[in-house]
Amino acid sequence: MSHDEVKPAIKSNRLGEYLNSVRRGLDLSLRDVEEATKKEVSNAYLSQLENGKIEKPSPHILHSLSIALNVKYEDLMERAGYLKPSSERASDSKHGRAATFAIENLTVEEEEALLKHLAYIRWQTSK
Amino acid sequence: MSHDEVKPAIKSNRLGEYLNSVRRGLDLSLRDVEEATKKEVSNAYLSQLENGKIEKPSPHILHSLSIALNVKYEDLMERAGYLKPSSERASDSKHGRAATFAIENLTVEEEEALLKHLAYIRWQTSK
DNA sequence: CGGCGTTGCTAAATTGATCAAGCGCGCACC
DNA sequence: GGTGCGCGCTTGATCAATTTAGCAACGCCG
Repeated sequence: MSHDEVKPAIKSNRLGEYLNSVRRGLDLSLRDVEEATKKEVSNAYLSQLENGKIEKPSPHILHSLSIALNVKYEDLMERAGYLKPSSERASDSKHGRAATFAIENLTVEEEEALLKHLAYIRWQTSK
Repeated sequence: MSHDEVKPAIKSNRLGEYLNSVRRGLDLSLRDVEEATKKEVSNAYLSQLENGKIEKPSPHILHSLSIALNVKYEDLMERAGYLKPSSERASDSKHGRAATFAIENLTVEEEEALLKHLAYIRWQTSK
């Protein structure tokens, strides 16, 4: 059998529990936090958030909360599933996927050519 | 000098221009990118994104695009205004090539021009 | 007991992201 | 001149995020 985790109807919500525990730790009411975010997050929404009723809260919201609750923004982002636990940016450019390569992925000759062209562009625009 | 910047009605959208220039640089159509994301992002939506019609694209979308276009997820997040540019840029010294530095330090217009030129170079050498 | 403020919650309404479908254009080929 | 095709773009509908309004339970003090 594969690892079909039984997806609970309600989320595996680390985020909600976390928010709730922080808020209680600071001994604030839902409305207190709403105030603390200068109304950027409503108490009603925070309630839903803590109870895992929300799938993808917008980063904007998380940012407000991080300030109001004095926790790290990246921490919330991570718990919301938007960031990997501060992992490395794999220099995966290795596997030479034909279809896609960006400007960071150049052969020596290409790089030389581009640098020349860049010099040309800059010279031209500076005239 | 501390005039408040007049916020243009339309976005200060670096993200859109950036996505557009990268896509063109790779010489892909909107629909090509839609394919590349395995339909996770529609061509219609990508169009709106590039033209700055979207305020808060979901990180999920940005993630798909970052993979399809082979750019860094955090980069897109930052351009979308979700991350502070604070994230230290340290990692990019990976290539250990001096030239890469110069090339990774570009204005949007320069980048676009270079990507075009790169496409041209690659097309030419592949004949 | 009877009001009164507070708290957590939720139903309904609004707003915005996202997509499927389609439009008009330019370009090749007949 | 068609006509077919791929392109970027717009539009209309849909669905989830977020808010507004309100309810029910609690403590508290007269």
